[in-house]
Amino acid sequence: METVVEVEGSDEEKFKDSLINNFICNTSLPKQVEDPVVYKLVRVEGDGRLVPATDDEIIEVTDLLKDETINVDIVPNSERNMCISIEESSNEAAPLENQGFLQRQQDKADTGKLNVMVQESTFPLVGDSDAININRDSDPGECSNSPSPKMGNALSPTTVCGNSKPDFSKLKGEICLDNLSIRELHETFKATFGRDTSVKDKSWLKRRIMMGLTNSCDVSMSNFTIKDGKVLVTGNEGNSKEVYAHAIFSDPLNVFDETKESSAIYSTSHQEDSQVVSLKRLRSHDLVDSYRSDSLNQEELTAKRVRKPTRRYIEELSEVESQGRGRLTSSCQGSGQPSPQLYTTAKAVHSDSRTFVTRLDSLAGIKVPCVSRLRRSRPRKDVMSLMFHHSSMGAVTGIVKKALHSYQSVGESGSNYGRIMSIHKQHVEEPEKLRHCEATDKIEHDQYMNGRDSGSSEDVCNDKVVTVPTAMGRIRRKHHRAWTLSEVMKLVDGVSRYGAGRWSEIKRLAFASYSYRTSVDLKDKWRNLLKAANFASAPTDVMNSRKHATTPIPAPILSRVRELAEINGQSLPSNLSSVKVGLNGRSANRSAPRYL
DNA sequence: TTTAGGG
DNA sequence: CCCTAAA
Repeated sequence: METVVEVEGSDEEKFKDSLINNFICNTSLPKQVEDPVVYKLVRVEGDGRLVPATDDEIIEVTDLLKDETINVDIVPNSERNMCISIEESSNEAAPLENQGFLQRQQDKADTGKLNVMVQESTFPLVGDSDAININRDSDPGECSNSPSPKMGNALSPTTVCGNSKPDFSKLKGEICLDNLSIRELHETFKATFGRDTSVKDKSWLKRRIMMGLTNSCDVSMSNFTIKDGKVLVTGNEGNSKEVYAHAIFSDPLNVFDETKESSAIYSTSHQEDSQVVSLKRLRSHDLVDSYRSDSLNQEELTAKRVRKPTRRYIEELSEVESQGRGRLTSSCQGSGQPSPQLYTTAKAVHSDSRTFVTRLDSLAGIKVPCVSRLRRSRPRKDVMSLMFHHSSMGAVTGIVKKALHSYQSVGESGSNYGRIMSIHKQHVEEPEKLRHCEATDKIEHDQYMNGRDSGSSEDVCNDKVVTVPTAMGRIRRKHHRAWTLSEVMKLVDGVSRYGAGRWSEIKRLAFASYSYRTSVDLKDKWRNLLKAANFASAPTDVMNSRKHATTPIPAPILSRVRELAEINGQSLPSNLSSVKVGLNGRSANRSAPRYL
């Protein structure tokens, strides 16, 4: 599992160093970095190298940060570290923000076994404020504020991992849980998570405890104290850059478990901390959800993995498996002339009782079994990122590139056939061409990267990818990404500025940072907004019962939409399909003469 | 390529 | 969201 990620959370020194380096190395870094929290977005190449994240990956992070909206609680001693993400209402701000994130850093890493991915990025404090969008110190996930410098020192992932790597082993003042007896560990555990555990495994306990301490990124950690003088962590200098440390192990399965568990821990620690401000919907409500459900099943979760692996994870795994046996090759097909398919084994892959869609494509008379792992690339022109996942990652990179090239040369026009099938995805260094793919990939990587995110994001989040069978036996991947409030606001704002209909403009100017929203998306969304607005205005409020499947859009926004609609001479989208426009009682000022 | 609409 | 016809 090369695509594992870990956020390095070692000692402060190192952190600072990397921070400094970042600043030095980075040329594009604008001035607006006040008191940034620096992360490096890096991903692990097949051969173990660390490569800088792509713009989109970074942007993704930005979005994560920005996405979640209202939440202005400020924890007293964390102002310095607060991470403000601003959903600028001024479109101009977007580019700036991004630039801030453009910094990257090529890192060396001991990737001998531990596949580590260091993720750091800068969260500049953009001077702009949109009350509703200021998101400081909220999203514990992306935007963690734990003024706990000592945490870094004392509790690093290293300690957590039994198989620590040389690189991280030289931590000073690391707490040694090794000397504790099982009972003591249990106590510590309890102190840490506020509950008992039945687990006897010492290393597990240690690990867990360490993770519990290290992983959480909220303020609670700063004052964290384990009684009995076992572990005492009180970091409140309030001058630290927060570090989100997340231990991951090389074993794929473990990785999964760990991320899972850490997410559980994460929730736990939050529970304990009253300071943790309203855990608003985190990116895609997943966190909150997981927060709840996890807390309910904490025991289970922590004891062992309870939740089913995420779909994506499974898929990843399945691909690995299938490749393992199938010995794959790049299966690319040009529109007109299908290139030879080399995918040999046609086994349906199962994983955790989940069956993967496999299909037999009949191309040029050749039965081509494919695990349907199509990544829907938004703009069709996008070249699919070709992924290989091979135990021996030596030649991988090269192969990938070749494959990619061949693919490109074969042509990407084949709208239907021209899709790369079932290759384990991996980032190929083709940022420009793969921008969107990257963005998407990033999301998937989050599964591995963010423990907190991993478990829930799949089930609960707004980034669903559903495969839908198509006539030709083809499968198209539907990518769903719920619109966040801020996005909607942006859209509305954009419309007000540039006018409805100028989607590409809006897209370019107001949604520059959202690579996944196309102008068409904007258009569609606007259409929906219109519907919603018109719908919400007239009716007899009987719709309240309707469980807002979709993100409830604040009335003010809707009214704004209505205004804009009028201005733009838009009205009800002519046919409100099912919705019987039982209006007539429509407010007088409604311009559009509605009949019916 | 971008828009507008239908599905 | 996706797909397409039009522009």
